[in-house]
Amino acid sequence: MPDPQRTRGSYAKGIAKREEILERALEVVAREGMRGASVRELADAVGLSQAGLLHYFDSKEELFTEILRKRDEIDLAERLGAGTDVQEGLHRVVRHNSEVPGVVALFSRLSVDAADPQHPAHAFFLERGERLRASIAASFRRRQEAGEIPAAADPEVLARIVQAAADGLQLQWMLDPDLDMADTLDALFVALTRPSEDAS
Amino acid sequence: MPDPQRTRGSYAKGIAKREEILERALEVVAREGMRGASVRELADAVGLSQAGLLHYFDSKEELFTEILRKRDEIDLAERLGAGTDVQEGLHRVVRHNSEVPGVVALFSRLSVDAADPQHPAHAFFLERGERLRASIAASFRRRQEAGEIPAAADPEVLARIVQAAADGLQLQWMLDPDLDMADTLDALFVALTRPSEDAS
DNA sequence: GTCTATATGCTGATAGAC
DNA sequence: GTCTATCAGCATATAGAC
Repeated sequence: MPDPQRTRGSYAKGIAKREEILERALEVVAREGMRGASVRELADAVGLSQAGLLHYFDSKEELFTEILRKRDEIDLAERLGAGTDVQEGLHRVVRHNSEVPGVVALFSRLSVDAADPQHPAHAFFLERGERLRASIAASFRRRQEAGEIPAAADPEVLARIVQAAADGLQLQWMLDPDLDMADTLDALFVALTRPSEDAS
Repeated sequence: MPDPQRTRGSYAKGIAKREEILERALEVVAREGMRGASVRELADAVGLSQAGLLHYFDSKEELFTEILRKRDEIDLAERLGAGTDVQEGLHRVVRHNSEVPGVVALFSRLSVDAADPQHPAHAFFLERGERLRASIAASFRRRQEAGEIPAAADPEVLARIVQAAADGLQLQWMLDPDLDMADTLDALFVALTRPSEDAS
């Protein structure tokens, strides 16, 4: 198991290969979904034997966790610039998600499994959730100061609700792909916004 | 496989037994969670052999689907009276859910699996969602007419959001049981409510 | 109607050759 | 670093005795 910290020596190539595997696996999952979510089928898809693939990851669960981590990395780079507004960024990510049902399925599936504190993805989901909510809450705090959101609302709680809605909409969407997740999430933001005061 | 419609003849006892199995299984799942979610362990828990249990259900998936149906039946009878306000009823159900983590885990797990149209729970989740949203939407419509909710909001969309938030909060709660799902859901209802006009 | 016993197929994981 | 070969475990499902 290569140590991600190491960058010298023979590990460098291993790390590069690992990243390559993850990118490839992410594409496969996005396209093919979770039908062949076994290590064996994923190994075939990325051009390795099952044992060859598991050489890079401790277990199946760790492999899938790392795939999701890679997904976040790409989302951050491609859909969430440093200067992007939170609502806009969220909209873009969710819009993109509706083009990769397999990734949504993997995320949802692992969300459930990771409830077990022993699961390799447990810490990942905890930290990811905190980061996401902190970002959303900060945005709400700014909008609150600008008077766009009622002062009585707790930005942390609103952030929780937005995250929950986003995750829950994925469950609904997997059941019924006609649902537009991005639009519905926008509607939530609108509903949380104080009606403008201009009487016309 | 007993036909649930039949009530005469030798089937009557079979149906009663089936209901008894479901109630017992629900209790087991609520208490022990999904650790022993195999048919074998569930069979042991309800005092049958694996084959004996599968005599009443076509498959494991159908069994779990029926457990959730039984759960809804009990929720409806015990926590959602005919005259109960939707928000209040939802609060009660969610509050109760936080005492049965295993049921929440089963529900979430099956929500994901049921995305597959072939899954026995697919229709169940579709119909359940529609029913739930219709009920929530009707409540919002009434509150809208009473002026408590902005007229511009679409009750159907708001209902979707509430359902999504409820489901998503379960995922967050399984990860971090300190979260109060019922209170957070209440906060959503409050946030969707138009600030009262009384200037003080 | 319920049991025991078993068939069959998959899974993730490992050992060891190269 | 990657492979082939193999393992033990567990799943669902069925056959047939009682």
